Amino acid sequence: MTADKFGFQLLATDGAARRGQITTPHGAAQTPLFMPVATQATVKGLTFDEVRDLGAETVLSNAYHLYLRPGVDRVRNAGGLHRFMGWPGPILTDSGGYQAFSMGALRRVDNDGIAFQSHIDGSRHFFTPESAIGNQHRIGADIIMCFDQCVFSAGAPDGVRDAMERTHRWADVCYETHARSPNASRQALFGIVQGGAVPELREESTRYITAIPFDGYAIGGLAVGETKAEMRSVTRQVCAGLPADRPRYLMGVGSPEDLVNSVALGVDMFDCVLPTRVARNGALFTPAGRINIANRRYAEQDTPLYDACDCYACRNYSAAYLRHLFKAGEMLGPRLASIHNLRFILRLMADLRAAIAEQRFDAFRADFRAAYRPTDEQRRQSQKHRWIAQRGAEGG
RNA sequence: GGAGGGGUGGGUGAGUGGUUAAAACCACCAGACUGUAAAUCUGGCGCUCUGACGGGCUUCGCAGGUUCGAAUCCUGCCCCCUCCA
Repeated sequence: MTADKFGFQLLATDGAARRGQITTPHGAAQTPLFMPVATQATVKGLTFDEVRDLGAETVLSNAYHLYLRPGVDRVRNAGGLHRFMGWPGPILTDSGGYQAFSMGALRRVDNDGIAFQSHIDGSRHFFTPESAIGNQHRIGADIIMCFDQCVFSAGAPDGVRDAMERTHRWADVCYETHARSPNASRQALFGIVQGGAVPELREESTRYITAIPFDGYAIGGLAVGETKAEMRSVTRQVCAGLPADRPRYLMGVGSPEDLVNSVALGVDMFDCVLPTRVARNGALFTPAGRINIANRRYAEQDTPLYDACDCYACRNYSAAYLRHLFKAGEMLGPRLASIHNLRFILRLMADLRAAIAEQRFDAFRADFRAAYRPTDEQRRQSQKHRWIAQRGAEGG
């Protein structure tokens, strides 16, 4: 199902959770959806045939990284990003705004834009809202993002406000630049709400950004330093202020528990490096929580990591074999782990969609939360908090 | 038989009188990773007590010795390697 132009249809709701679909010139995708991340025009270690077979309908790439290498005109001359990397479905590109956060000392922000120093060859580059949109026009994704400034969400409120106000001014410029371009008929443009973990700023940002008629609205600046509780309360707050007839995209979020909790708040789209990055380092998702496959306890498990998993790795290999691949430093290990984790996430999204469509989302979420334990570290933290709370309650 | 070199914690291998429970790397054990500067990073890794800070004990082939103090110096023994016969 393709369309000349971007569109979003809301098909069903269950509480705040939404079941819908986006349509683009390169096909449709069912929401809530998860986009595997192909920063450098590749989901690390996988072919796009594999990515599609895992159940992905849309992928994300990054205009900043493609700008540095191979260059946006190289991509355009190759026939656009879809042809260049061999993914015929919908693509979303991030503008490079996140690199304002992630590139540390290699970047400097001012009111006109962001000065980057290439991590590849040290060369200097200046991104403005206009140039970021222009780059994304030439790359040719179906959905492009406003150039924003992402900051450490738990940082000083003044800095968070500055970044938010800059993001607002840039959003105006991005919208105007895009609206004037012939690309506006083929590419959708999403605005991004910022404001850190400060409710007043999120309120202000939601109002400002939704006043501009973007094709969709993103929540940026989360999962970058704030607590889980703050992340959820900001997501709830912003979702409440977003128009119901446009897709809502929570940028950079993708742990299983965050996906389930955010869908519950009304988010439609996600992307995240977590499933693939963590996979390359030997962490795998299971219905009971995240585990480290290199742990000694898997050395003699001659059965799949868990029996119910339908992924290629679990259907063909034992946990002991996966562990062996990681211990031996074999590249098949990260590959199979990436397949496993992406399949886990994409199946989870399909399950969430079905649960919403069948009006049993709350039950699904309750079951998930009862079984899934995020990480050892988080478990330890919550145990510690419980311990402290208990001691306090006993009047210590 | 002669000449020379060497034996250090699971491995490779620094260290030649105190600041050394002993560098570094590997292996091993565990943790982290959320719009990817990441197949990366962090912690642990003799035994033992402690929640932790910290403490106790035993370590550098073996046995003795010198010294306030030894992996480091001396003596004897055992073992390994290279070259020559």
